[in-house]
Amino acid sequence: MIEKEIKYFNLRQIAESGQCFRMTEIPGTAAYRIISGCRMLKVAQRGGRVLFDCDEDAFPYWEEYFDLKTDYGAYISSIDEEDGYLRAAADFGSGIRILKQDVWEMIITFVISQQKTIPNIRSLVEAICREYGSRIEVSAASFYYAFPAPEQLNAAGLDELLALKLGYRAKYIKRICEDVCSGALDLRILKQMNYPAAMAYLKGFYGIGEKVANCVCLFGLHHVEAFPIDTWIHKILMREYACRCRKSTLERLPQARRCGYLVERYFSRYKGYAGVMQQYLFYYERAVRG
DNA sequence: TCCCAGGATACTC
DNA sequence: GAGTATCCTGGG
Repeated sequence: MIEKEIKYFNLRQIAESGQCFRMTEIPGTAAYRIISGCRMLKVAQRGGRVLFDCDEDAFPYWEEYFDLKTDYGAYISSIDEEDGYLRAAADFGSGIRILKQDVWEMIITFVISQQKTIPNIRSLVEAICREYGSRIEVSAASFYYAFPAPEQLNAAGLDELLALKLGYRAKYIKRICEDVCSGALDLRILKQMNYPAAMAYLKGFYGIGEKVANCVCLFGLHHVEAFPIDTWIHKILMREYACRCRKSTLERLPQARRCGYLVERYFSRYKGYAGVMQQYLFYYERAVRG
């Protein structure tokens, strides 16, 4: 058991921030269970004190995972004084962290996420783990399923993936598994790329578009400058930010370009870490209006 | 029955 | 480059 005093850290907020789908509250306790790749952690929090149920050897992985060496207070205090909305969002979700998750797991998870709600994504990811991941015994009475390695998931036929109710995403997943196993999609090279290179690389594969690539960059590669625009962020930008600039400026742009313009205009000041702000906005919006 | 949910592709022009 | 039909499934 390792105990740490951590500022700007809140397990519940992290669990509900929509970046991880295998972090669940353990019923009847204030603790959470997190499965990342083939690892599992139980973690609890009382105020600023966080208890990690692991030994010294395992801790560095989770310290990385939760990005504990980064000062999120500095991010928050850098917020534009005039941006009251973002400030409120950051105060509300000040315990959020940008997790450093497994890249392969993020690719598959966010391909699955297309046109799906969070509970739906959770159950589909669990189903994939149960069917194709290794069963890991924790004790005589306790076990969990690791996220399947590329070779394990590649063993699934298209028909089997369809049977899991993956719908049109099944063919994307099948192709991506094949590409990773053949080396056409090289995860080691991907991890060494900077943000623009990683985006271009990821988008070259079947089933990965702008949004999914950004999510993989932000939550898997820890390119904190990535700013995924989903329907929630789209709503926020149009409601809270579009009105801050002249109408004619925005209307001059094609529909598909407007969000990008607003992000550039109001978030480029957070150079290199706009994705943190994206998470505050996302969490705030879903908690308040979702 | 219709609509939409944290999108991407394969067309059109 | 910009707009649009289509894709699977589940839930309101």
